[in-house]
Amino acid sequence: MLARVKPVSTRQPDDASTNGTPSGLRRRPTINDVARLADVSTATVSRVLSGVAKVSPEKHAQVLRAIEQLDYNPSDLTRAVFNGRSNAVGVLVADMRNPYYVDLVRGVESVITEGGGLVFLANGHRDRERQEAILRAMDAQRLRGLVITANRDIDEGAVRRLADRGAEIVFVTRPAGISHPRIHSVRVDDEAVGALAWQHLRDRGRRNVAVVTQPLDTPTQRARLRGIRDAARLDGVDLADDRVVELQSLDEPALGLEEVLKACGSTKRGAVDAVFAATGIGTLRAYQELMALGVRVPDDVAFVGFDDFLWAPYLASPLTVVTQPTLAMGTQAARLIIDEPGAAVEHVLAPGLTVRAST
Amino acid sequence: MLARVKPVSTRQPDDASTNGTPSGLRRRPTINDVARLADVSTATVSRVLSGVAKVSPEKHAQVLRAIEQLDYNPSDLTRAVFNGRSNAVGVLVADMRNPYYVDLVRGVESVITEGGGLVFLANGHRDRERQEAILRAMDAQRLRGLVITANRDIDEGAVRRLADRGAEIVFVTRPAGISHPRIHSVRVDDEAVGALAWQHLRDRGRRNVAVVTQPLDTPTQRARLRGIRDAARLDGVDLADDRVVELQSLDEPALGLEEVLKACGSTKRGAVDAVFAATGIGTLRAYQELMALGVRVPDDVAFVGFDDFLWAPYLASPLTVVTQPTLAMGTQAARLIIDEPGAAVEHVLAPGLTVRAST
DNA sequence: GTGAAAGCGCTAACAT
DNA sequence: ATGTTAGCGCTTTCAC
Repeated sequence: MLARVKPVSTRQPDDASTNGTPSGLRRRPTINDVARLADVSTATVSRVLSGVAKVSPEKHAQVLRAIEQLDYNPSDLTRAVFNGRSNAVGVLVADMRNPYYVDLVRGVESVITEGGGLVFLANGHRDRERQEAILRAMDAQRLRGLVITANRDIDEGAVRRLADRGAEIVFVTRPAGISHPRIHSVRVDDEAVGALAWQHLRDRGRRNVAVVTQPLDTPTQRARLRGIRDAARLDGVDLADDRVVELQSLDEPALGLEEVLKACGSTKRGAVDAVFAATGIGTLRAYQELMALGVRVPDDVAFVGFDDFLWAPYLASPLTVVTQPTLAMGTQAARLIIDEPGAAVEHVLAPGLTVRAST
Repeated sequence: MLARVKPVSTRQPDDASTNGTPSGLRRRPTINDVARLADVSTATVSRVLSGVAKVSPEKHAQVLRAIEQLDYNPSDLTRAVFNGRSNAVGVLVADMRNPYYVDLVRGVESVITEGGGLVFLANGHRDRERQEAILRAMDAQRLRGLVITANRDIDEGAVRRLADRGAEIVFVTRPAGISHPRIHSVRVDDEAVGALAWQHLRDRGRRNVAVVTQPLDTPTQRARLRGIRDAARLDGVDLADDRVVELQSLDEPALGLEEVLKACGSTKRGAVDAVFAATGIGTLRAYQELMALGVRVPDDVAFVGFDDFLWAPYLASPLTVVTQPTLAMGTQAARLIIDEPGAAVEHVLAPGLTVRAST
């Protein structure tokens, strides 16, 4: 693994003694400047800053005055170098357009900035190479922790290495899958997600349910499918494979829902009378396709989506959705990072159901 | 301004010589380890890393081998300390729930991570104190640049200080408002936004337009209102103040649109026959209120919103919207930061119009 | 081409 | 209580 490095900012010649300050500007004050102005040692300034050891009231005041006067703001970089790690936390998502991520990031951000830290946000783009680069960059920042979500093909070796180096890792919406005292997981009970959808549709009198999922090569997707299948079976219904539409490319709109609807005979008895989209993206895709096909929702087909969003109540057919407590997942992930539990933790949260007119 | 500092991670006693590595783990390899293993000086390792000065092929190979063997990843923190600044860029938004921010951040992120940098994302929450804290924290990171959006009450003094310290600042969706060679602006032509809305509604035969804005104490909002007013006047229509609804609290749903509709007599001739919401949040609020009032869109009232979003085509009344090139605004902002133009730059982009069934 | 050494801004022993 | 000193990990003169 070559440490490819770009000369991000080759220091300008005239920069030599100006501590990186752009030419033509007075250089940024350092702890030395403060010490000099306050007529104390840098150690004393540092003590005032950290508030740990005690400093005489006079010197304390002097230092404060000097800080104010110079508008001194100590470098977190230097501190981080010293500590061996920063107080920044990374969040790696796969596709920021999914509103789900927004709340997740909001949750993480609120906890972390509250604690004086800062959040790095990066977009893996479902691209292995990109993810690697980001992980390296984040590792180079010596960050305290990293939240990873929806990067299905993430390099687990790289993640483990980060954890080995001391970062707390939290996978969100997937089981950790890696046994390591610093690799955790926060997710919704995916089987309950499926069960919830089934029970609601059943209560609405629908039994011929089609399911839209993302590729079934992830535990998350499989668990959701298993959940609805098991629940259906309890009611004597077999949710056969021909009722499952596995969304392949996440960008192509074509879904194949039409075939399923047709194959199952959308007009006869026993026809598909409900669709459950088990993922956020699937929800949009399936809804699009239903509209395009001119299917009446919920008259012809009832529809349950996944993940609530701001406009859901105002759709042509206001959406019933299984929800996950996204914000809470974010805050819990952040807490794990801050608390450093010392052993792997798995938080599994209960999903919810918001009923609207689409069912 | 007191440099309040929390003891984020008081170094553990046993940490003393373990460079911050959690106990029980082999310490993270440093440039010294690489040098030792490769049997060269740290200077040589550094040269290989930066690729600037030339190193003999043999030593070069040795170093590379050592790097690989140790899985060495150089600290960007240390580099940043040396350079006086990091290659991180901050983005400060006010409310991440607005989809607009998502694309903006996406744009910034793509450019910055492409260049090997990383993006800090923080949420100002329209809270002055919070903003201050974030600005301080970001300054403490010595970041290369900062994108600020929608923090109407941002402390301009604090921003200027950041710029003085060498950071490139880009205000998005507002004019810079601060004259400084490192403070820039990227925004849409706000008067054109208003004009576009007017022209479209006029072409649809609507002339009695009500406008929903956010508080008019910002240049952005005023410009949009001015834009639609000027355009209307050109058509001989006076858009009086009683046609303008100024959204106060952004969280309260109550809008006052009902009063306007009533006051203007929603059933008689001359009644309001169109609404233009000049902001993203206003779009949601106005749409909600129209639905709640049972107004038929577009039969009773045509509706034009601001900012497109994924679900806009699938609303009960698919939304016509004036759009801004949000992603491009993000990438342009990032470019400005990377390019360091050396003088204030203002990018003003043209808005677009996406016509759907709501008009 | 290469290494020794100084230093970036800060903190934490260790003295006093 | 306070200053002196030795680093944290890296880059860059400055000699050879």
